[in-house]
Amino acid sequence: MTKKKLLPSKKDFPAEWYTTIIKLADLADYGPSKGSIIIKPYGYAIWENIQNAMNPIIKQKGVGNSYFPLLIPMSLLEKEASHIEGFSPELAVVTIAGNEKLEEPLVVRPTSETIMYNAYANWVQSWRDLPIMMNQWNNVVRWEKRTTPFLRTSEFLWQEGHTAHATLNEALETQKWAMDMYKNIYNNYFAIDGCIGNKSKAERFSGADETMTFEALMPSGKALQAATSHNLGQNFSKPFNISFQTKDGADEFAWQTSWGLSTRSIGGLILTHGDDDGLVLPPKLAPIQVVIVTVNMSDDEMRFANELKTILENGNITTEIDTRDDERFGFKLNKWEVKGIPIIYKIGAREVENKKVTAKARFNKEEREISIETSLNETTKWLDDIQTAMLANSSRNLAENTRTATNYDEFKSIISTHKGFVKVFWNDNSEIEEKIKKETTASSRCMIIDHHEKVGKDFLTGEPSSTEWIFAQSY
RNA sequence: CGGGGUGUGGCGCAGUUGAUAGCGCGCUCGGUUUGGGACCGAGAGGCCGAAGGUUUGAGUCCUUUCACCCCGACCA
Repeated sequence: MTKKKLLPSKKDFPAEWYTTIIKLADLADYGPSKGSIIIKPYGYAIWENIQNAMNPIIKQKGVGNSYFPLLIPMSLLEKEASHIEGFSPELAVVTIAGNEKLEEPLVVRPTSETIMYNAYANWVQSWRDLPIMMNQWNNVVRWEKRTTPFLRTSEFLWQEGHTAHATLNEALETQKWAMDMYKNIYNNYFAIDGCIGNKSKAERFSGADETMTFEALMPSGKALQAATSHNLGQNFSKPFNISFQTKDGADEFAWQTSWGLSTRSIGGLILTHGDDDGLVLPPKLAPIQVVIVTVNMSDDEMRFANELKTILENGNITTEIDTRDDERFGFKLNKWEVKGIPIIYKIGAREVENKKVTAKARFNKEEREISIETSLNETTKWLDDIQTAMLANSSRNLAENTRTATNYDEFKSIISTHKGFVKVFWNDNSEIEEKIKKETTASSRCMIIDHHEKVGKDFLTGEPSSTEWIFAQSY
């Protein structure tokens, strides 16, 4: 009996592959309205693992989880000019409620800066009231013209952190802290490598002085903006009047940051690690880390399986036994493979006799024989190794697909042949960026912040430039 | 918003020049099976996206409309 092909090829039919994998792995389904998805328990469990990874870090920093209203009076949203300008094309607005036309329309939050800062203004009088640091895990709505499950949906889940500080330095430190957290989460949980840097003027968040971003490179060669952290300066604190008296008795406006990571990250996870056999989950985000699949469901096998499950669970490995006896062995294996389970244990008469299991890693298909005595240590180590290897894989993809261009011709040639990241010296200029985008469909992703004071020439104008940028096509 | 596509059992689809709505998968029941998506038998389930029109007769033709998907443009 041969293995049945369940998915379209990732390489040849990326769009079909992506949507099929989401359904087959039981992550999500389409909702009834445009661009909406239903996140099913298996998909939501991944989101919960992300939350579980981030919450301790957020709380450790002194940022408290909170909840602000879903509906924002239009007038609040209009207080910061560039903010409303940026978001107005994609707002969903409530104009009728309780059968009556509302005097003032209510906007379904596209992000919560305005409603939160309106409240912050009431809570801040003295420098002693600062910093204010709050986060919310919530949903936001942005009416995008073109949607894809997880990557860009009309409604999505995220966390949005919002802080107000007495000094710019403190705000900058917080902005950086948030980005470090995102990098840590992406590297160590998602096993996704990427590039950290600042956004160009054109790509910056509406209302921010500076936007820092984590840009991941997907196997297709397209970039995914994976998380952002904004330095809002005093752009919101002034119109919202978040002001306080300093120690010296002077009046000052607060310095602010906001930062977010959304369910888009799950889309990035699928794209980065998935293959033609289905989803591949890094152990640290996998809702189930080991599945024990038995061949015959005999009493001996069941006893052995339960024994193993207990051992693994006592070692904090999330384990499940597939107890269905109405499905055949091969069917069950495929079912779990498509769901991306990091390690599958197989138990049949042979294994019972030898007190060993045959185990297979989803990520690289490696098979091992594991004896029951050492199963906990071996599995723990193996899961760690898989996690590490998956990140290494992502890093290799990033390194291999980051190329340098010194002039526009080279740039265009790379974008049209290899895609991926293109590193160039460039002086940020929105008009030029617009032109590049028109001609190549690539845009700036970020300005590399940890480059070593190199000086080069702007790849378009030839003028001196000390700033290095990553350009790419993006999702 | 532009281009393309699709709406027919839960899912995937077929349905010819208009004439009693079909197939595969899945599902239910029974049985045989079980080391990489098994098989046999018997069943259940759809007024064909919606509205209007033409016709003796419409899944099929005409008009209108709605929704979703894909590709662009747009987009923290």
